[in-house]
Amino acid sequence: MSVQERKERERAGRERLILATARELAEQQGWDAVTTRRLAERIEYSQPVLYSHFRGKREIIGAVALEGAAEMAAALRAAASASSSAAASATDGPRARVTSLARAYLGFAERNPAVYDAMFQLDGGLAFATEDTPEPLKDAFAALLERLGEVAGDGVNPALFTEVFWAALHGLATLTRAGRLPPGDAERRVELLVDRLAMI
Amino acid sequence: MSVQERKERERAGRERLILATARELAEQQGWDAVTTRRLAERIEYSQPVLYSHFRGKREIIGAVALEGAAEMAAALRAAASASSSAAASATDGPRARVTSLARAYLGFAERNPAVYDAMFQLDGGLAFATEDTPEPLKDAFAALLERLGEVAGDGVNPALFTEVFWAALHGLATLTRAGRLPPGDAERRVELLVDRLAMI
DNA sequence: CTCGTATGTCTAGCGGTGCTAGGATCGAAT
DNA sequence: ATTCGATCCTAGCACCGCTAGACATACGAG
Repeated sequence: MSVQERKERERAGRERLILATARELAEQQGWDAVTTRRLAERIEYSQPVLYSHFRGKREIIGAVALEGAAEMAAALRAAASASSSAAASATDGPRARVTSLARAYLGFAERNPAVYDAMFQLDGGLAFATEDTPEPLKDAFAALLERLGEVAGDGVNPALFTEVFWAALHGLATLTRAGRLPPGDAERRVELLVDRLAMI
Repeated sequence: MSVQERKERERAGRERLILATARELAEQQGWDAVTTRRLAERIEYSQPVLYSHFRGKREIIGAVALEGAAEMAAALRAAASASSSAAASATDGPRARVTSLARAYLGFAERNPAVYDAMFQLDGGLAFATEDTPEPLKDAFAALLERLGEVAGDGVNPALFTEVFWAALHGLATLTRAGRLPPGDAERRVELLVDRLAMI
């Protein structure tokens, strides 16, 4: 029995190694550089080993995306609670919480571009907006919804409002990183977005 | 002289054929299906011919993107003027113009997903937000700016406002098409976006 | 302790990709 | 008619994702 357990531990460890290596390589040189050959070489195994853990490259991307979704959800919740636990939480109120939520979202995308790509730009074979959407993805959306629901405004479906707000953040994140928007005015764009969308 | 002119005409015609074929193939089966071999076969030439017109696949994508930018600019201007030339233009005013502008943008993205990808999702080697940005791209942004400037609100830089509005539209377009947003509520999201962002 | 077996890993290779070197061919100009 | 230059194609490079089948290793049974 103990032998089998040890093997399972080793196997799980190797799977974490694969994902961590893929992620690191993607962040360093982009997902195009994450080839099965390079990945195999870095983990010091041959290519077929990858296929005993994942069906293929797409599934590796999907696994990294799920990791990232969990981290993003945590980052969003941390940002929201941090801004409310600070000195004067009652006065700055929901306005400051939404702003720091938006900054946290864009900050995550900026600090983890490859992970963000895995989540939203690449095909990781994940289901979205359906009942069999993986839990971490639903939870990341829920983290947004928790803070944005209170500023949706009267008579506006909180989920619908969150979708629009999220889309705007996603647009800012992707266009900024692709060099489609002048990089200097990022902060002003965030403030404008929050001022207009959020009903304080 | 006439011989040379004929050859140049033939060459220009073949270049249009390449782009039209690439675009058609991309719209039918996605850009992944646009390989140099398939493209060459469809235009009934060998692969190297492609490289006498374009540096590589990236440049073909970029050329399609420029075509698309010109079309999008025209579509946006048409939508804006159509809504104002309709019956009661003075009463519905800028609000209706902005809504139809947004619908036109999202409609273009939905009807020409491959072209939209070439413009904003893929690497076509084009410069953005710099002085040497190709004219069609600047013009498409200008088409947005023309209509959105009047609803930016007091003291808000029209260009900055246009960037934010554009980012929101871009987010809606990409997330919707990737199945990341429930497809049914598209129209309600547009209305919410326009209601909140545009200062009527 | 030895021996089959079963698990795990690797080597080698498939069909595909973007891209290019070098030779053949064809048409224009002399 | 012949040369010469532009034009195009065949063939091939290195790389991609992925897989079949050989091999070795480590296990459990006797």
